Amino acid sequence: MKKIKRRKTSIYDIAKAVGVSPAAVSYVINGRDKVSPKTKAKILAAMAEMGYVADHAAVSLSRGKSSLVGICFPLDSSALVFSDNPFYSEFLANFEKEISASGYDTIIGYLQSPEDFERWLVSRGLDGLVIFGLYSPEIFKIIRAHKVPFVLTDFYDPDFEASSIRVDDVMGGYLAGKHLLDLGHRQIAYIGGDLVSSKVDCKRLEGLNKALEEAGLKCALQLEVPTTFNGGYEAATVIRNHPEITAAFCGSDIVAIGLLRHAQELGISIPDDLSVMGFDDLNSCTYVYPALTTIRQDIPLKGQLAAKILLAEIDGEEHPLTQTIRPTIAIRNSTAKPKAK
Amino acid sequence: MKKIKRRKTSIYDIAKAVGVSPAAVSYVINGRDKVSPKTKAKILAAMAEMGYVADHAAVSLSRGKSSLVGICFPLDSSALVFSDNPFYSEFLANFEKEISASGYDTIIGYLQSPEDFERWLVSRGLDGLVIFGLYSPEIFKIIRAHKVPFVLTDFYDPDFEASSIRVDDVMGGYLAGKHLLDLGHRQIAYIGGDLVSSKVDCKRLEGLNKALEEAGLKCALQLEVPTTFNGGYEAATVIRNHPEITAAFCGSDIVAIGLLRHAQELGISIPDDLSVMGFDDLNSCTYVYPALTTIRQDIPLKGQLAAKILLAEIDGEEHPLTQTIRPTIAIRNSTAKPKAK
DNA sequence: CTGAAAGCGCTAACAT
DNA sequence: ATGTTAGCGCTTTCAG
Repeated sequence: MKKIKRRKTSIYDIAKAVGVSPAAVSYVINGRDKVSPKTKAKILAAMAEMGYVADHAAVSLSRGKSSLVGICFPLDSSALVFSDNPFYSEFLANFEKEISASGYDTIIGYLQSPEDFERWLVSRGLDGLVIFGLYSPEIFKIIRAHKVPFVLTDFYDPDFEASSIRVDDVMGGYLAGKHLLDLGHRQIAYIGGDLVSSKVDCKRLEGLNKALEEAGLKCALQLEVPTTFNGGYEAATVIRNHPEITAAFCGSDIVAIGLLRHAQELGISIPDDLSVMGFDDLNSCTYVYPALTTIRQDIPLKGQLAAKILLAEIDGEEHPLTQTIRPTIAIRNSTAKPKAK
Repeated sequence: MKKIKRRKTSIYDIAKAVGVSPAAVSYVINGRDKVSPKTKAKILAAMAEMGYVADHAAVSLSRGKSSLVGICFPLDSSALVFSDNPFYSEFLANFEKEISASGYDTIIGYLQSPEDFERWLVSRGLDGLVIFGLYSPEIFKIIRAHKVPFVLTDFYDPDFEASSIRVDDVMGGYLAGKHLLDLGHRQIAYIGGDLVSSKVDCKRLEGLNKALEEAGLKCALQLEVPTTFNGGYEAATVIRNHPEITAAFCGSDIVAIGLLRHAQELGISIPDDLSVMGFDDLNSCTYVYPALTTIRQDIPLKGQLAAKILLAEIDGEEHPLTQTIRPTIAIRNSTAKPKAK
């Protein structure tokens, strides 16, 4: 109760209180074993008593460690993909939960101009990065130039070494195809994202095709739409013109949900007239009616693993680390045997 | 290309390049008009050329401004409310978009123990806070003690002065009641969050009751459930035992969606057997079938206004600032006239 | 109008 | 084993 103008209790304060040097305090905080057990105990006691809290800014300045990581979402037009597709928020919630347990906070970025990105990256002194979406070379040049550890999601470029987290998309597509085939479908459509920019969608389609080929069939229709509710919604109008199609496998749940919705409005009964499958297993899959049969990529696990991989990268562990999650099928009510003709 | 060990270009570098003092550079960065137009131009040019980027940590340390704000979500049991109820992610996306335009980044916190909260708050030197959920006095003691500007969402305590953003919940409830009444419903249930802890739900119910009273009626059933999909899902089983009830107004969309879903599974047809209304107007309202009639609280606007209010608070504008959003009704397909008996 | 210098809180050589 | 000290990058009196 003496000083009036002090900002908050610093290591100097506690050093003075204990009668040691600030460095000693720093040592015990950072676990350097350069201090005797006795003084260490005294220091710890003083820290607790005086309510010492480390200042991230000071640490960041002095040690170059901000304890801040960034997560960059794709910038689909001007849409907030993060609120439009629950996939991102479900991922973020779980990623953040895991990484905050290690003392990191997460800030959100959007992949806009490389200049803005770089400014953001260096001004915050980010310790790590998780990147969604398109992999622009300029962005990576920047990340590499600043030597910031990063992890990619759903990454497939074999010519680029990087840590990443993904689901086995081919297997997922295959599982979907198998399910539909087993049900007796023969005319199966694929509805998903732009195949040239989205490797993920390619792989999912590849898996579907594999299953179809094994049955001596091929994809009845291949539709590329934006990965949004509206993308799926629009797709329904073209599906309507293909009465021979009895099942659709969508590259993402959000697209499947849009399709489901509009198909019903158009008088197409699900699953009687059309079986619909998605991919992701969003919480929303059980919100819709009929509940969506989908390929589950354990999103909470994905978020968690992304955090673990990033942490490992930050700790300088062997590079690159890549994990592939095994998808499973979640059979609900949007798929059934095709109606007898 | 001389120095090999430099971290990044600082104001010293550009000062040297231009031949002025570091202070001069700082002045132009901060818009102090203490520097002649000529040198200012030269400094600006050098900054652009050398790719100067300010270091937030240094600014934070020196000026006590982190350009970081925190957003605290309620901690409902161990659930990640943020991924379970899309309301939060839709809010966050819009809040973040708005506040990042002013150079702030947002970090997510969870209202756990006061100690953890305080540590988080001060170690990051947060410039501002937006708080959801319960308003524990200890938390506010801490916030006030550190003089951190903050804005509350959906706040109703008249004894506590604070900036806040909310929707006119009473009016929303009234609108809902009116709609249902106009349709011809007489036995209307309320299904929402715990009335003792959630002022918001109280207000929404209050609005409903007002409409009912005007019609000489009272609420047929009042059900308190967790504000989750499952909360609504469970509610359906009790609704089933009340065949006299022809309409339900839910305190949140997520609850309404759960109710919708389970009611259908139980063979209750929506809207024929039961009209269902929600509150919020989540994106998910159009995902479900039938599309949910709801009271719209413009969530993007809410996020934006929260950011603006917080910014104003940070700028030390007059205190407290409170904005109330006017709800509107979004009539879709989950409500209809009651079936003729 | 401009510069010198003292911090902000912490870390990491380097001494002792 | 512990203390001294020089930064990290920026802001801000206080002099010139």
